[in-house]
Amino acid sequence: MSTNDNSVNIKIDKRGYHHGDLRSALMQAGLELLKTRSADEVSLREIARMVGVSATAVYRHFPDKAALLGALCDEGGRELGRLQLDAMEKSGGGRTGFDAVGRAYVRFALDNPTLFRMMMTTRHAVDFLDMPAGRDSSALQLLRDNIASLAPAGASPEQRRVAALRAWSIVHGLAMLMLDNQVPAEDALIDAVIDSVSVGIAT
Amino acid sequence: MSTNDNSVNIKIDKRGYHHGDLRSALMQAGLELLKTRSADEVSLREIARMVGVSATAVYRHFPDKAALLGALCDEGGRELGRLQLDAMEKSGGGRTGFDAVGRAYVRFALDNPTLFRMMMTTRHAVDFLDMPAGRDSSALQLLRDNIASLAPAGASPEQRRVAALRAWSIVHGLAMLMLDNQVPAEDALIDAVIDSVSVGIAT
DNA sequence: CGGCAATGTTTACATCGATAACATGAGTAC
DNA sequence: GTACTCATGTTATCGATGTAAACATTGCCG
Repeated sequence: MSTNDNSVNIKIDKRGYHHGDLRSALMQAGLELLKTRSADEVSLREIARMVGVSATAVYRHFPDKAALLGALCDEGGRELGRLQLDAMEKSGGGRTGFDAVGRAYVRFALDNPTLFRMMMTTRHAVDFLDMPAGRDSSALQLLRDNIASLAPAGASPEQRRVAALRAWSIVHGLAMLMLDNQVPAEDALIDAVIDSVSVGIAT
Repeated sequence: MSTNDNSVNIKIDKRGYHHGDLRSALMQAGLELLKTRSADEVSLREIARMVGVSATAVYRHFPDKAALLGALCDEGGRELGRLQLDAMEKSGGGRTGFDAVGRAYVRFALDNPTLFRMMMTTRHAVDFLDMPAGRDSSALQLLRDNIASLAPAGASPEQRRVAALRAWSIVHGLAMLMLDNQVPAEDALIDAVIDSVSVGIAT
């Protein structure tokens, strides 16, 4: 925020034809609007208006609207990965850590409803079983690693895979149901459902 | 010009200026288009064009676009309920039946991607725990009944509630992940994850 | 200092959802 | 049968949107 204030001030001072860093300004404005409106209720023109730039200026930095939103998704993905990593480290590893990661997942979804939905809908098809391991999908990576360390010693790779997918399904399904108001978004409910997750895995 | 063509076609169909049953014709066309395109990629005008009627004729039967889509959601909800009931009856009750219901849920989602997404996103907020029991939410009702009959005898209402939500989260999450291409939509995978659901509940 | 490439702007267009005024025709009362 | 009426469909139009094309400005590199 302080950095932005600085940029803005500088821009006001210089007040130029050229915007200091339009690309990130657009992304920030877009992110802001996505907090309220849904993805297609946000227009490029509104984003541009917000930044104080002509509507078509956007096209100097993104080929089209989808590209802008895509960039936001990427950033969201990194943020989610960071939050999950944080959650796990802060709570030690093991089952507790696993639960924390799941909670972070749901929490992120609830805190960024539209962005999360877009991240999931828009994202390139990643084959769940053989993840590139170097991708920005650190969220999934974390999930997998956790499953591996929690599953019983005798579990086959296939069993681990199913357990991981099931765990992911639970947190993802819960997040979606709450996002869509099919279920009240109560913390207690999240905790209760999440707790049962790791129990199920270790079985 | 193309509108004239349409009138001609309609006349051949014995109906003149007035379409026989525009409302259901529109809904059918909409449903058809939703099989391919996503919700906001489908335009009222295209639906109208498909039926061979002017764009604004839609407004004689639906107050706006959302209303048309809402009607489709309602129909989809009834269909899903029917399929689930069918699945359970055909496979006997108990755990097997419960798995069948879950499978039907996921299958429906995969067969009607956009419609399912809309049904979940658009639907009125239903409080999961005290369902009206008479609503068209027979899908949820069925889920609840199954949970009740499968949960161990000593389970508290709260435990049953969590178990139900967890089961719902699993099938819903799995459906969503597959819809969004985050996970391959393979039957074997569905079966594997679903099987583990009832096991988890009965634990 | 001069010019090029990057960055913004203006103009324009097709499409969309929606409203308003008008047209048609099916059913009904006389 | 004639005339009225109202549900249903049409045409005209509006403002908003995503995007392309042509034009303007300016930072930077020789």
